[in-house]
Amino acid sequence: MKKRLTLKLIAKELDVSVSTVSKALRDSAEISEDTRQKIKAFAKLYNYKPNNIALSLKNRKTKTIGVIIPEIVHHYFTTVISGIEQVANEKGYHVIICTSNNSFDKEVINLEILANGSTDGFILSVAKETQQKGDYHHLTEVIEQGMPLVMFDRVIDEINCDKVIIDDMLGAKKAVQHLVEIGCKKIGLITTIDYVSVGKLRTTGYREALKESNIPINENLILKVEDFDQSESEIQAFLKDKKVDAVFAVNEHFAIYAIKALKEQGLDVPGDVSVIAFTDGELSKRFMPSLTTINQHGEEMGAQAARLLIRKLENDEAEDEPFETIIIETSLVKRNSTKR
Amino acid sequence: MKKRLTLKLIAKELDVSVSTVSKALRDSAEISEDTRQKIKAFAKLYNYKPNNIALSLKNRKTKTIGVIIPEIVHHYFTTVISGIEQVANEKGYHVIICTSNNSFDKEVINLEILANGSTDGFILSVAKETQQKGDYHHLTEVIEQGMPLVMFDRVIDEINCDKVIIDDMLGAKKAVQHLVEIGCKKIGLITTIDYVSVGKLRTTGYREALKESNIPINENLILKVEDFDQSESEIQAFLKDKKVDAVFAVNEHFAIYAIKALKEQGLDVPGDVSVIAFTDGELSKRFMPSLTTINQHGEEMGAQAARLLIRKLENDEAEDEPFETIIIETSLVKRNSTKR
DNA sequence: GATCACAGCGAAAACGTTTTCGTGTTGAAA
DNA sequence: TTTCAACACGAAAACGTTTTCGCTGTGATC
Repeated sequence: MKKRLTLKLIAKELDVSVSTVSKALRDSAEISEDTRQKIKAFAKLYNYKPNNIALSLKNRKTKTIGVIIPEIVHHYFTTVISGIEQVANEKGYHVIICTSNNSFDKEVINLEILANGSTDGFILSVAKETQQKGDYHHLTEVIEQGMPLVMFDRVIDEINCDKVIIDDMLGAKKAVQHLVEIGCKKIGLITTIDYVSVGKLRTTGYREALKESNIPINENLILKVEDFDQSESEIQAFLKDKKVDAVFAVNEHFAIYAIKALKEQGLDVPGDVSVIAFTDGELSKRFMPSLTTINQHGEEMGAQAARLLIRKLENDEAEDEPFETIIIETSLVKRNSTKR
Repeated sequence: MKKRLTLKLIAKELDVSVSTVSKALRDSAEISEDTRQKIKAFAKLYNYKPNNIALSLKNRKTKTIGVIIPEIVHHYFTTVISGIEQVANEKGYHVIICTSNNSFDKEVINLEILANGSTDGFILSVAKETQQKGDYHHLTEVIEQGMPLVMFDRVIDEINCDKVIIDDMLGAKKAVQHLVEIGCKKIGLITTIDYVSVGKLRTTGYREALKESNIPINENLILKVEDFDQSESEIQAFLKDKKVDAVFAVNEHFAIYAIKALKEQGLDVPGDVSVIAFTDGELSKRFMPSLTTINQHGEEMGAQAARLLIRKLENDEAEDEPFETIIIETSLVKRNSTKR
């Protein structure tokens, strides 16, 4: 096991001082051409690489950004991470990822640990539990310490920071409008209970689209799934005898359960009923029929979040600029679960 | 923006020395009950948290482990990460994740950066390009520097380190054996070309299972997909008029393309043909019919890898112990793509 | 020959910790 | 009164860098 090479070791070996070595390696004009060459050659030969930790301590910058997400086993979040990583690496940052597992406590702990010097700033999407609890002290604390924070996807309005979100309402609207355009009149909605902000917004979009198309809103056609684990049976019961000609589901899973239920009723998708899902994942592409979806562009979202954060980190002036909220446009991806 | 509290600041404020503060906070017996109380109260009041970077520099330990994977937008890898994170966090480590995007160069760079003090050790699954190239100097270098390395999933036999793999051969065998048990005689195999080690091993398992069941191997029933992007049409062509009564696919995607192709031929799955896939992802659960699969237990794999690594990190004696290779057992998950 | 500018280098501080060792004070034992 | 142990604390080194400043010697200038 070779010892890691340090400036001190090089200095001793070449019989110069540590400062000289440091300066030589950084091409300082103070050092003569001769010694510089000598030192650089030696460093290269023995593959010297400066120690990041020491640099971080010295510079009070770690060049890493912390990402905290509710769960990693989730296609959408991984696309976001992928976007973050690309931009971050491009700009010489690396990325620490922690998952909160949708637990408030774990979110707090992770934030605290990473805030103690490990990262220069944060990108985060809050845990469900945090949303419900409404306790954001950990976020404000981090901000007060002067660490930039960018929130994405599940953001908290009350917190003052940069944000990247998608236009859930408009996305939902797009979906329903498309259903109307292809001739659907009786459009069901499968959504979540209201405290999940995302579900609420998408529901609003659904309502607005119908209103604008002069289709009366029938509350019987709206299902708010109470228990995620029971969603399959809830959806099955809901679709019984509803005679809808279209379903808009706020996520892939609901859409797929809907399709299953419809098929069991002997109905054809998209022949008899068209189905659109929010969120565009692997599942949508491969399912039979493949799903028409509203794509959330996770990579784009991650990339923008990383850009916002790095801007604050690198620009002293940016620090005092007002906070931005970037809205990522959704787009409709037509596949085979809707008729033409 | 509040300044971060340091030992020095506390010392100045309470008119004692830095050493005293440090000792008091760590409950050293050297410090009188009085001053200890005073210091602790002050620290608590102003929410003092030690700076991780300084600690890392001092201790020459970062308490973080680096994970390098080929891609993150991949269900299997995220389950592995999830397993790593759980164990790591439990033991007070955190996790830096980098993706190589299956590029050799990016793998090398990531490894180098993380090795310069940012992490205490590595868990990694090599990039495809690295496998093809056969250049492992970056791995040996890291090991020579005394950083423990654990490889998982896609491992390199020539590299001397701890490893966690699944028994691909046995897994494949289990799949085929099950097909035989339920009465299938003409079992097709859809696999990858041989340089992907995983594809090769699973193919071997297929052959062995047939041999043991005294079913002659028919090379016409084996498809080695050449181009991943063309896999759908390759599979479609392959299954044309093959009259198989079962298909074993080495991944979910191949299985799903197979099912699609079979359905287009008017065949029923599992009525006419049973299908089993390797890899158990979201897709398998939700697809219609849901897929019978060989589960790779990614979380377990991640957890074991983390345990191996942390053992080497914390145990001085473990350093000289011989390297282990842990084999994770696969298991058959029966669902609806195979008949009973 | 004195002065000066400048090139080339080293010492030391700083980042925030922990830990070893030393030092001064106290009270008790001799 | 002297000696000594125990106690409570501080100074300083160390981790690996960067950077400011000061020092020395050289050659040019007046």
